Amino acid sequence: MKKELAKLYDPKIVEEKTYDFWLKGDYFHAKRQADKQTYTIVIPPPNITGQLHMGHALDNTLQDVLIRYKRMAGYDTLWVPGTDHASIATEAKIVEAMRKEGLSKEDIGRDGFLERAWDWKKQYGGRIIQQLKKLGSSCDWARERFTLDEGCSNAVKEVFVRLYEQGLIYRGNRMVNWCPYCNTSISDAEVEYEEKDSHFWHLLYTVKETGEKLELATTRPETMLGDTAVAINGEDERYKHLHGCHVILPLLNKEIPIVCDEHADMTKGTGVVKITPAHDPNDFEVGARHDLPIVRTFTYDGRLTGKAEKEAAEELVRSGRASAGEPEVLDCGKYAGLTTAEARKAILADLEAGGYLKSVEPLKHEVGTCYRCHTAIEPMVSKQWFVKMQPLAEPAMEAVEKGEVRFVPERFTKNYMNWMRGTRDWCISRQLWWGHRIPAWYCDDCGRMTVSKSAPEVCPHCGGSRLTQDPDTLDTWFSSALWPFSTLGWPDETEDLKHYYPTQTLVTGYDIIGFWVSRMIFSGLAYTGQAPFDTVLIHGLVRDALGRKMSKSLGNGIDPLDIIDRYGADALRFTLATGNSPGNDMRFSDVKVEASRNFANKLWNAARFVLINLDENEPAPHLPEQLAPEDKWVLTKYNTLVKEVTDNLDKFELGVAVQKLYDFIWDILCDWYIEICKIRLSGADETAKRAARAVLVYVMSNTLKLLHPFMPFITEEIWQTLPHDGESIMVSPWPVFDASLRFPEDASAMESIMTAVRAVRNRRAEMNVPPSKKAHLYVVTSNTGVFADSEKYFVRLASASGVSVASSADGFETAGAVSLVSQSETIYIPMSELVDLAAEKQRLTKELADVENKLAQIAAKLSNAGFLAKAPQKVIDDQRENAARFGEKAALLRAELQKLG
RNA sequence: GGGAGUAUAGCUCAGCUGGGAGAGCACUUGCCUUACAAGCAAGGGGUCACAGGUUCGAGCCCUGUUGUUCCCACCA
Repeated sequence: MKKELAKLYDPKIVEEKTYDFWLKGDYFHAKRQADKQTYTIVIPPPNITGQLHMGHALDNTLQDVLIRYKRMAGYDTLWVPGTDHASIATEAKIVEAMRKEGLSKEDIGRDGFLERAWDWKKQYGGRIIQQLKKLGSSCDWARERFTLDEGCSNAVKEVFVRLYEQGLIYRGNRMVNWCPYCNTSISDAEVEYEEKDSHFWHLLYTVKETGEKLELATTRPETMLGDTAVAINGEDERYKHLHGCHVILPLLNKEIPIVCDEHADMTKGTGVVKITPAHDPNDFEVGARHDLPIVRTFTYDGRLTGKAEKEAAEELVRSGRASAGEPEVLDCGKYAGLTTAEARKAILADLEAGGYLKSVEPLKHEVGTCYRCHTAIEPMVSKQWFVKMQPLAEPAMEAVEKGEVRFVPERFTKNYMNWMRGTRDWCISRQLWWGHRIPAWYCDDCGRMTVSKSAPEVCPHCGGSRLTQDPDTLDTWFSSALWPFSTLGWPDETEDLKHYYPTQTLVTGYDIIGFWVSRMIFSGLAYTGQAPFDTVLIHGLVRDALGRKMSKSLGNGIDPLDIIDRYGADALRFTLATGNSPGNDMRFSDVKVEASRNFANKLWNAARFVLINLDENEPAPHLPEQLAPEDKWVLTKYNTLVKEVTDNLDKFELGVAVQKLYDFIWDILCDWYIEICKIRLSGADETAKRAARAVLVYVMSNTLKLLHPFMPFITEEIWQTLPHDGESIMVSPWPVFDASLRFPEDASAMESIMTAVRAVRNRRAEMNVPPSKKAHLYVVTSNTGVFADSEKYFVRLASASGVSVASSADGFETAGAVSLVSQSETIYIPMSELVDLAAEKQRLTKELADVENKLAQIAAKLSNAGFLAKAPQKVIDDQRENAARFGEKAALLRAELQKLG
């Protein structure tokens, strides 16, 4: 039975069954082959809360292209898939869902909450995995992991305990970024700055000793209740007389000192700055330098503190559970319970009433917001866990400097270095329930702390049995940082870890270099002694057709699944890979996907053409002994393609590689080679037919292989219908450059004919000659050898009825014929009825002018002594060759002009 | 405030280590030439942001300017 393909390619009937076929074949599963080099990628684990968006689609397309390429190229490839528990995002979703039921976290308690969270994970966590499959991702699903699964949790505990024992994790009262909406601390990296309209409020504090009014400006007047000093610069002449003095804090009538500190910048404002150590990062440091009290005036959910909070804090101190540095808490009295925004209003009103507000000045400034909910961050002193960064960052920077880890494109190295250099200690504790609970226990008897992988039976310090685990969980990125090795079994010395670690390529967007990439690098170095990967391939953002970021609030997101549904996964992948140069953003539009879909269809129809001409039971591709000139031409081109695609994939220039494939398939294979093959295929010479078929199948099936990483579904479908060896294209060997398939002379002769064909078509089109009107061609050339056997080409491709070739026009009746000069040949088309002498003359004159223009440019170069002395020989030779070619063409054109008189 | 990207055809973008300006879409003209009208053939369209510089030679390298995008930073 001859296989038939439909006229239009329909991805829907191909993709699902093909993916199942691959799964059944177990081709994605890595089998630890001892004799092969490994190539491993770990997926950037998508959040379980997430739906597949264009960013994922791009990221995973690139990874799948690389993995499929390397798999075919003979590597033992492993692509580790998995998902991230995404503590804040997931917890927020579940809290939100509970709110609709009228429930709060406290109502159902920690265990009840976690039960819900796991249920939620079971229900929705697999959604994005299914979506990745639709995209064609060839992940090793048997090795799918989850950041909160047993193995990853074990790795997290191991790291935490190790770091703690090395003194690299500590707990302390520090300034953290507090999100009053999410009700948790977040790390510096999780703060996003947004420009907001605000004001400078100029306040007047009275100096106790002198009675003068000291002017200072603030953007956050609501923090003033927590002021414990006012700072001036010690060098500031204006305030020398105030050294050692005090001011009276308005509203509270509290005496606070004036301190000298470098933080006060003489050049800014009045040079006086109020100090609120509990609620401003700079002030915290000033406070530490001057041993100022820390007075907290905000609750953790963003309100002003009152009696209850004050008493709770005092109780902690009394019970001995609060350690040194614990902030005092103020009972804000009439302001207690107000939100910070309400408090700002109320406090300003009272300041104004008391004559303490001098002026208000409008101001635009950057306000820190939570990257999840975009609520303004309240800096707050709080007891949190931190990772000491400097000892970890040093080797991580060194590894990149030494080239052990390479960024593609290279410029992101700077980005990374910047991040690493500037990073402060990493706040890793979160006041959330969904996540890795911190493995620290506090003894209710002696108050001391024990850090250990498992819960201690009794307190190792006092033997007490009443132990309470730290309620906090760890930053999601703490577990993500271990992903390249925790997924392979670390800390156990598993076979997978030994075989596949370190991994090779990490593919991700530039937006998470700080969050994730840098943390994986220092983690890998610190815990496994090796960088977790050697190359980081960075891609940009996928934007909408207008160049805007896709976002929920704008409603301009494009759903990749919708695109797959309408155009097919291959078209989507092709679009994302095309024109994507590393590190650059790209715009996405339906128009581009349409072009990709059309390309898929073009390929499909080329395959149909091959199949229609194929004999049943044709053997697997095998090149014939006798190659026609066009065969040699296409094989030469194909061979170049192999090299270009392979080289560009190796350089991570996937966009270039895919462009080369597009050009080859559409222009070389379809527009020229298939058309030329029709000559033999429609003829009677069985040997010639067989040869054409063999070359067609050879080039087609090998080109399919080169394209397979980009368009896995359609290439598999076609490859299966063609004669082939092996079970699946995805495990077939990658084509290699073959020096025996290079025929430069034949290829260039073929190109001469093609150029002439194009010239004839051009002339006919200019004169509006319909293709149905055939004409005999007279080719006059010094190079008769090239054209000796060219009649069939002109007949098939240039609407010729026949061709005569000679070295001079003497024998031809060229008078009254249309003439054209291609390269080194003049072609006459006898169509006297169409010849307009004046127009012919004008055309030839213009063409001659163009050629002479070029000739003059080349001549200028060749007469330039500097050029001849310094340019490479190859360039000079090329120019000389051009000069000869254009010279010949100019001569032929002049001859034609002369004939016309 | 610091750093980076980017500026090429009407639109979206390629152009990798300097050596005859490219693609897709759009546009014009002619074609149902039996693989494909989601197609074929032919064509028009660019002072490569601007100004200097290096070089025999610059879209590409250097400096500056302008526009634009992004990242980082504690501007009270």
